Amino acid sequence: MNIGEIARRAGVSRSTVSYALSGKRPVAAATRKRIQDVIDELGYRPNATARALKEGRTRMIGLVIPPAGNRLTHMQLDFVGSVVDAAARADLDVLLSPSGGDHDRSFERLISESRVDGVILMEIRLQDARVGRLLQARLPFVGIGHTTDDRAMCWIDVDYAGLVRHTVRHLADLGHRKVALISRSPELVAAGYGPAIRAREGFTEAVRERGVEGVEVACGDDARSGQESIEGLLRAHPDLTAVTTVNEAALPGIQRALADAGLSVPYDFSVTGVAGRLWAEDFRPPLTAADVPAHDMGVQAVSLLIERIAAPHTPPRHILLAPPVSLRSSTGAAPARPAAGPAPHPGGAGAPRA
Amino acid sequence: MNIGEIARRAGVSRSTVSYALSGKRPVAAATRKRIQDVIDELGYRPNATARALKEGRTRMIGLVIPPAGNRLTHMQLDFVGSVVDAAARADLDVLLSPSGGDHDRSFERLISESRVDGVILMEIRLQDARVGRLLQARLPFVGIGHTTDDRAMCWIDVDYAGLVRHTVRHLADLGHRKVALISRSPELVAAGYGPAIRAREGFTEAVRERGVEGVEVACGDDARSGQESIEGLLRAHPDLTAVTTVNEAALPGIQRALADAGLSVPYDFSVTGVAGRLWAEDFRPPLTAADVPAHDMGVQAVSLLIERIAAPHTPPRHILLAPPVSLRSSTGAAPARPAAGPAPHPGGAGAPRA
DNA sequence: TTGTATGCGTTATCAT
DNA sequence: ATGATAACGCATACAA
Repeated sequence: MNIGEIARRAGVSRSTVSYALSGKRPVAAATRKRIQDVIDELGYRPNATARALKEGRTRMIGLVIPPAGNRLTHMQLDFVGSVVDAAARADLDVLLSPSGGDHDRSFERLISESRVDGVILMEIRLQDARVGRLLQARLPFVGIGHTTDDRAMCWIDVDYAGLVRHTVRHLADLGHRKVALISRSPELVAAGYGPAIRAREGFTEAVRERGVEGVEVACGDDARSGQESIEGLLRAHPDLTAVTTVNEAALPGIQRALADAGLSVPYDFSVTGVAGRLWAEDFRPPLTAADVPAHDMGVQAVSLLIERIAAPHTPPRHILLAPPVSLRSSTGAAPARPAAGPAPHPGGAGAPRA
Repeated sequence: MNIGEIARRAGVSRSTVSYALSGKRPVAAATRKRIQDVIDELGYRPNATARALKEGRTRMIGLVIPPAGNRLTHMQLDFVGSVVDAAARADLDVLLSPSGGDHDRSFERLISESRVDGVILMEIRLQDARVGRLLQARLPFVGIGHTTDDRAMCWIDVDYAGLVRHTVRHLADLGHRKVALISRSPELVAAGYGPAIRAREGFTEAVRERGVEGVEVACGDDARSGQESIEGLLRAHPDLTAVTTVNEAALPGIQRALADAGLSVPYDFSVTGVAGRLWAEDFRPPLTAADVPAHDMGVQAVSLLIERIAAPHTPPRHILLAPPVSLRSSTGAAPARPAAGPAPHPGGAGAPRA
């Protein structure tokens, strides 16, 4: 079924059908009705490929996600969902491309075959070859995260350094003298993954600024790794009384390990960090944390990209989001004695909390 | 950059460039090299849109996912990831369409504008209008899940009825006399969502077959709902000693509620069900469960779809997966006395498990 | 108000 | 072994 067939059945020319559909030129009411009737009867919709070829744009955007090997975190998942929804609202379709390494067939297809009008690039590393490729291909794009050399590109990011700094200050103000940062996976840290590196920056700064002792550990994006991180930390640092984390997927493990060690939050031990709101609220007790606005980021990334597609040569815009740290119940005054042997307290460790 | 420009610079005709690229007709070695040099220099790649128009296929498949409002479960996420990976391996791109309702712009665009060569439809309900639309549009598709009237379509599904039946028998064999099914959200159940309905079927059958008492509750796809479900069940049924569930996202809440109630798994209470492997292994103690093979399903769905695109008129194939129930540590003999007041046992409730 | 003709970038048929 | 050309389905400049 194509526009020619509609025209034939309605007894008009193809251009009249086209104009009746687009409204870009007046069509007599009677003619329009005749055309519409045929269209309704046959369920005709213009072929997207032909239209794309003619118009020079596909009405699709590419979303470059980490490959399935590394499973996405909930935050990333929310982000993908909100991008797809925001794009749908703008009548744009989303083409998914799993890409992590630099030599990637799917990524190359995406950007060099004119399949999409623009790209949203997730999981940017501090040095990222894909940014160069995108720039070179002159394809509009928005990065989630920013490279060290970020002037030439549009990006939107969470201010991990600032937020971690904020949480460490909060802990220091509560009297904690030794705090740990539970970061992302060793692989991501080694690869120069922005949030991990910038979290470290903020941590290091705040720790020095407040004169507290700081220790950083890498931690896989799963509960088990979180558990092992805490176990290792407690072994190596019996005087540790607080952690801050940018690894939301580790939170259930962190919780379990603390419970197993007989440490009650926040009486014996404080936990804070940067995480999606649902993770934070799901923590026991609810986590004092900066809530990563994954949904907002998706929506904003799409509108930034649409803007960029419309005006590719305007100077790139950057959005650094610093959501407030929501004070919930997982942080408290440092225990009188360090955590090694928990001090007695109301509703303490071991007793069922029913 | 287009094929004409390459042809001009290489001093040949456009068709020669095309044939040099496709290899569908012999090209003199010297000519081929000349062409290749120009292509390498300019980084030319054929325009996907033009090729799609000419060839009558887009080399894209559509993946219809639930809208972002309902956040995806990990199992669904794994599925999406494996579909994208499997498709990439076959040089297919994946177009995402969030669609739940029946009147859906994105879904209609996908199927009636020839944007994709085929569709994978997630989250099928027992009666699903989208199946009819797809059939009517003569677009090859594979359903994840099957409708009641499933003869006309290709599908792949997990045998929820059989698996739940299996787990209930297992519990009955261990001496449990009253078991509960924790199902999916009330909305999904009401909408006639296949896994929820079929889980009920298997549950009802097995309960009758073994002469045990069965109670079913709907439960949202999140930890909090899981927790509330267990709390409600324990209140209403003090003699309950076991649950089976098809709601993996509820597992952390189930675990927490049982711990809060001072019930130790599997000594006081048994838990089993159908869940992704990671969720099962993350349970404490590891969950005796049928592991949903989300990754396999994605891979198989893609190859089924590719097959169907190649031969649209062969009789539709159906794949019903029944993964084995992995015996881990969350099920045990029914307690001598019902769970109301937990009996003493080794490593029982309340004591830190360090 | 409507029709005719052209071109988007490719692949494939026909001709040489 | 290679070149000229038609066609895929659409949108639009130009003509009437």
